Amino acid sequence: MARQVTGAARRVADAAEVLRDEKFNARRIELAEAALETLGELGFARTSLREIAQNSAFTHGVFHYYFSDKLDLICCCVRHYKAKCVTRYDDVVATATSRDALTEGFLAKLAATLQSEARMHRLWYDLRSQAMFEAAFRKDVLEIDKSLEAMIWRIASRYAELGNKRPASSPAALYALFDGLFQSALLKHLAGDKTAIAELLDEVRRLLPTVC
Amino acid sequence: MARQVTGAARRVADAAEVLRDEKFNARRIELAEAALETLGELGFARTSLREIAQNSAFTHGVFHYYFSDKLDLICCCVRHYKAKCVTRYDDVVATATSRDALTEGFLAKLAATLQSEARMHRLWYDLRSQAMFEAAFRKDVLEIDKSLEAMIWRIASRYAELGNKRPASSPAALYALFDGLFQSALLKHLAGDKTAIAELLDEVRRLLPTVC
DNA sequence: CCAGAATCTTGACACTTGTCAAGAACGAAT
DNA sequence: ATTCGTTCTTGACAAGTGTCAAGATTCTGG
Repeated sequence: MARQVTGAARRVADAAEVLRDEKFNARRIELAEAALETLGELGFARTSLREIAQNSAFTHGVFHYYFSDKLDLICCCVRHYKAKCVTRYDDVVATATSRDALTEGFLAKLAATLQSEARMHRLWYDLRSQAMFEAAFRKDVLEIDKSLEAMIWRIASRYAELGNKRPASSPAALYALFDGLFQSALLKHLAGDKTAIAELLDEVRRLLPTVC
Repeated sequence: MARQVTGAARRVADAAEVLRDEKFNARRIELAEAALETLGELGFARTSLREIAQNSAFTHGVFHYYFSDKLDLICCCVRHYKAKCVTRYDDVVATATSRDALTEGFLAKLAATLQSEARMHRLWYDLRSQAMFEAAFRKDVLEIDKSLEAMIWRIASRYAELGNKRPASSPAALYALFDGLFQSALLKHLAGDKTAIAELLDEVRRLLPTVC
């Protein structure tokens, strides 16, 4: 009987701990999301914990309660960012039933994300560059890069499939191409070039049929 | 006669000023070169003027004598970097007399630069990302990007010419492709991936005949 | 050789940074 | 209602930041 009681108590305690953990983790993500705001605004180099705290509903001490240090926080930000952006084009891929539909859906999303989420995207490029200096970022960054490559590959494969073809190049080359174009367009867009987005769309529209 | 004397004096004074200016500028470049060492090692975010000074033969005060502020220094670094890297493949393009020779020359230089100048390249990607946040960098960065695009285009054009063809895509797309591949390979290389360089070479070797 | 300008060194300044610890506020179980 | 563990606030700390100015040093023209 003693055993059963301890067993039951154990189970209750475990459940409580799981609950606490979930709450803890939810808070971490809340904080990471707040941090992403400021990071997207100022970039990695100019963002301090106090600045993050001031642009949020939290005080700077909380961040040290939930994260072991600044790198820990930013790693969490990066991981959280990943979940959001990797599925961006999945709808389009799933619903498009013709090459043209896929093209237009893809381009529309591309333009929209470049327009409205420029800050998050520049942060991604910033952090990817940081990973070249800071080893702590590398694992997560490389993983996200792989996911993005896969995302592009899904689009290209579907596009090829709709034309009864096969992609003409490797996943790595395709991702490099689109990522490079996007990065360049983003910089121009942020520099005030009003034609940057349109030029990106033109380029991609021209390119798609030649690579898939 | 008074006029002639003043005229002569003027000329001498002017010459002296030009000389001083040249000396001044030479020193600026020396300082920028020293700064590039530390920037390449630590990245933009973690590099301070004192750190730069400590890793060089200068004291931190000198930097403020030659540069109005930190951004001014780094802009000078960026501009100086440009001059060095834009001509990297010109020899190969000028001397190659067959597609194979151009391919092998290009790949060899590509591998060598990725291997031995990884720090400078990661700094370039870092600063290009910074330009997305810091307007002061944009003009120079966009200019360098254009130069690099032109550099790639010279290689591709020559490669196509040697096969009596014409490049199959736009300068922007070609640059995006190679830059994206290089950036990815650099990150993997810095992360300790021993196969990164070889994979880049394979990819480029496969790609060249299909795009030009 | 010497005066004045150019160059450089040094030390200080005001401020920001990440980190931490002491304790206040809060919530839940007894 | 009290107690205890969790969560959060506040203020402090040492270290590091860019900037500047006063003075030492070096260079240069007369």
